Amino acid sequence: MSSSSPLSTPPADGPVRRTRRKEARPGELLAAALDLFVEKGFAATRVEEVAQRAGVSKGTLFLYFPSKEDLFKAVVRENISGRFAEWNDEFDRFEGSTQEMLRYCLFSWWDRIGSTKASGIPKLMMSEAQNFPALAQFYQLEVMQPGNNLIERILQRGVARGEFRAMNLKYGVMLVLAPMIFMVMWQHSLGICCGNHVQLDPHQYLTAQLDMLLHGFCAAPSSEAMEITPA
Amino acid sequence: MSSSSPLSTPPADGPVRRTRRKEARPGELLAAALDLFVEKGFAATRVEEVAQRAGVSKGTLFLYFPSKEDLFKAVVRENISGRFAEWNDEFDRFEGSTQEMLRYCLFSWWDRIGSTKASGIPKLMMSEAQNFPALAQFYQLEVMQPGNNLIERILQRGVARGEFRAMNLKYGVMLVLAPMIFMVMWQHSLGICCGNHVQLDPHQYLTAQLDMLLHGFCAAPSSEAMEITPA
Amino acid sequence: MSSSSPLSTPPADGPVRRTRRKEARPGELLAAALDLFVEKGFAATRVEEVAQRAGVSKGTLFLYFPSKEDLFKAVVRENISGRFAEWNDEFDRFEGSTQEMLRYCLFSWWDRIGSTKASGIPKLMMSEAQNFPALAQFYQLEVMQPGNNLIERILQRGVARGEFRAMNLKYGVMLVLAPMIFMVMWQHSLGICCGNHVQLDPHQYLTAQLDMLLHGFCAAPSSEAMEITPA
Amino acid sequence: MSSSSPLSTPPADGPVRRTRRKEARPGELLAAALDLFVEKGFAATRVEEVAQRAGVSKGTLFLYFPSKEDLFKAVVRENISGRFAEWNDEFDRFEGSTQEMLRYCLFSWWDRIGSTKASGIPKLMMSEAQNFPALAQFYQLEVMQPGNNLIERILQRGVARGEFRAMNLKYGVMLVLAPMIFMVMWQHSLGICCGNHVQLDPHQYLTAQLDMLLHGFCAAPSSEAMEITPA
DNA sequence: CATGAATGAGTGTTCATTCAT
DNA sequence: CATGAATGAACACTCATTCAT
Repeated sequence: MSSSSPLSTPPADGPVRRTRRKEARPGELLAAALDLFVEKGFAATRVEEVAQRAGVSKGTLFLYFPSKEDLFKAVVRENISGRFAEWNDEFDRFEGSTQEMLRYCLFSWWDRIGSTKASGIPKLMMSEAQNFPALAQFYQLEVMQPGNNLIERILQRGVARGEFRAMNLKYGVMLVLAPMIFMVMWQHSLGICCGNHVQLDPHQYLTAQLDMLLHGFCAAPSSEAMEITPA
Repeated sequence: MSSSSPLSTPPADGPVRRTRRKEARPGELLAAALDLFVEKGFAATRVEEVAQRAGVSKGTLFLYFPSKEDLFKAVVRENISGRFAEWNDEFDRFEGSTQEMLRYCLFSWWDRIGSTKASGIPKLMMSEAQNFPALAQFYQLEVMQPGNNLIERILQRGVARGEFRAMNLKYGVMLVLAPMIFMVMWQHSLGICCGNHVQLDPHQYLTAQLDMLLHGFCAAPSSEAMEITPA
Repeated sequence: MSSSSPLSTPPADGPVRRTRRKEARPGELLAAALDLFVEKGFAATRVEEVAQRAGVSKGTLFLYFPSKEDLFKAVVRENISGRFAEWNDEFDRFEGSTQEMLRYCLFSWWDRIGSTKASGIPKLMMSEAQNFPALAQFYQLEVMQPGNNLIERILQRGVARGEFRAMNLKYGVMLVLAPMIFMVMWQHSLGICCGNHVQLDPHQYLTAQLDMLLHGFCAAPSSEAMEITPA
Repeated sequence: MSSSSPLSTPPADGPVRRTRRKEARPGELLAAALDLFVEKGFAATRVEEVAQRAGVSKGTLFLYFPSKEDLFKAVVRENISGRFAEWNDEFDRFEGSTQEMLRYCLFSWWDRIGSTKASGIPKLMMSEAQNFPALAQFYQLEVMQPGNNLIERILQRGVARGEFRAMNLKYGVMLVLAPMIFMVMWQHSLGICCGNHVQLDPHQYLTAQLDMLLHGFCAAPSSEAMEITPA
């Protein structure tokens, strides 16, 4: 629906910045905020700490972001929701099979989000949504919905072209999403506390997911996925 | 459900010296704490509220648990009972096809965990693992490990009997687990904050997951799953 | 209208105080708060300072009063609005002429409010009403309205008994009130900064006001009021 | 009204060195500050807002006024012009009865002060006198004193001509002044926060005051004042 | 054993003031 | 002269923890 994201407008421009060094301060603050939010959670992160890490004073932070919640929103926009426009474009122009499209979706998500610090954001949101309903609503609107739309369009395309069987798209989308979200949640929570017997190799994991999404456990194995080599 | 605690202790004891029922007060406190931690998260739960709900004073709580963190640890430990022995037995004796076994696994998990208050524990653990690494390790050992083993045995059985194709079991297990965990986390976080356009019906969701686990998107649709009627 | 004030309920009872020493802490806090509010205004008074002067910690203050505004309301109730019930009773039982009644009104107001620290409250309210609309509304409801009603009833009685001529009661009330309020405002603002050539003697001032209220400048002088002796 | 400042300075000056019009910028700032101080009070007025309204930057404001307090002092001093000379002349030449003179005094005060922005100055002074004792003294000397003298002369004239009875002039003056000051304070504070059941019509109010000043409550009603029709 | 009154460190946000440009 | 980015002290309110009774 609202896939045409208006993200060309810089989210936090602060003190009218006439020329030189645009985005310098906000950029440092956003980076520091991402680090700390991911590391400690939204509530447990003190704005003063964010400012310190960015090398400015607390007052300066509020010069650029009117509140802690706005800072968080800016972090999300900078790292996630600001990229849907570009992403949607990519998929509009995609020409391969829908299986390839789905593979591309998973792996480019991994490269741009899953493998970066931004992967802490979904974890953070699920952890703190209860206590910050405004943020939850924001996230739902600016991240979940565009993300779901994007996946839904892929599935629709697959069904329309006869590559996928008919399905209830709502649950189909969640089944694609769930393992991805689960992985980053895992890596940001229980995964970091335990021995490496629970470490997972992202590429193998995504490959396995993709294979199962397409063919399920009962099908004959695909060429490269689900190879039997134990981790 | 089973929270009808036997705390209607005979009030005509007088000041019982060194009474032996040392779990009476702590029991009520743990139950109250579980409720509140699940409902509001660790940080947002005030110890006073826990004490109130348990019918004791704040001071009494600190008599039994030296700190809020200790209370949290006790709550998690208390609620990870060894249900796995019983569960393993069930699956040892299971005689149907492995597809049916997987279906039974998902739905009995839903009935016994997913749909109950206990579903808050995984949510809690993933949210707070960073702050309680020792607990996370404990949880990994006592809950995740046995759970994974259980699922792994099912998949192994399927492969051994030729019902499933060969697969890397480690990732296979996670692919089974991920949507289940994702669902309870969703229902305890973003799912309750946003409009009902993001509500999901657990049975439909599990059915869809099962169908996809078995047959993937590319297979012909099974009889009952993934029906196209939108929720 | 609502002259029957329900002020028999203690306004701030704090931590349930079962027996002994009731109102001890709140009482000290209310006294300290009155002092500081009158001395420095509502906004400029820091709650920590109030607590310190009462000999308790900041936390203790919030144990008894949920917010700074509630503290202020309690101060007003303790010192002003809580007395209207008693005051109304007095006037219900008053048997002299209405002139005597008005005199009694003015002088008992002086004894109980005007000459005490509570006289700073009207000054404070007029100074800060703009910035604290909630307090202004509260004051209007709990102080201005009962006070106006009380004066209005006196004037009505005078008119009904033929002692006063007919008048627009609304403005009559304000004309009685204005010089009283003006005096305390004066004494709490410009009056304290300037030489004693602007000091006024309250009893002479009230006597003069009363005489003028009753007879105006044009009448023949009454016996005791408006005597020509310069201050 | 008279704030059309001559700041449309010829822009073709180039960087005028040591220009003599040292009141240009300050003038706009003082006007903006007066507006805001009157509207919101001293504490609630932010210097940035003053600067904005004056069309300059915050830094510029501090170029002219070393602190917010100094700005306030300058505002008060600036707006206490010597209108009293002109006013005294008027009353010297007044030929009617002293009753008419008093009426003229009240209503011309209303037209020139009470109904204009200038009415905010007395409100401001009474509210902030505690924090600005020097200013209060200044105000007392430059405003209150001349004003009192003016009223005193009217009363003296009335007494001398046998129109008024003998009185203690000091208190007589205050009784004339009090309701006027009270009205502007009311309209700048509680009067604007509460329902319109406390709104007062200035002309009716002044008429009622005048009537009472002259004849008191006990006299027979005058022709036009104190009419019983409620506002 | 149990209480609950008392504590005080901690946090997001505002705003007068400074100063490099 | 003028700017506006940067500062940091200040403040109401919370809540885990203590301890005298």
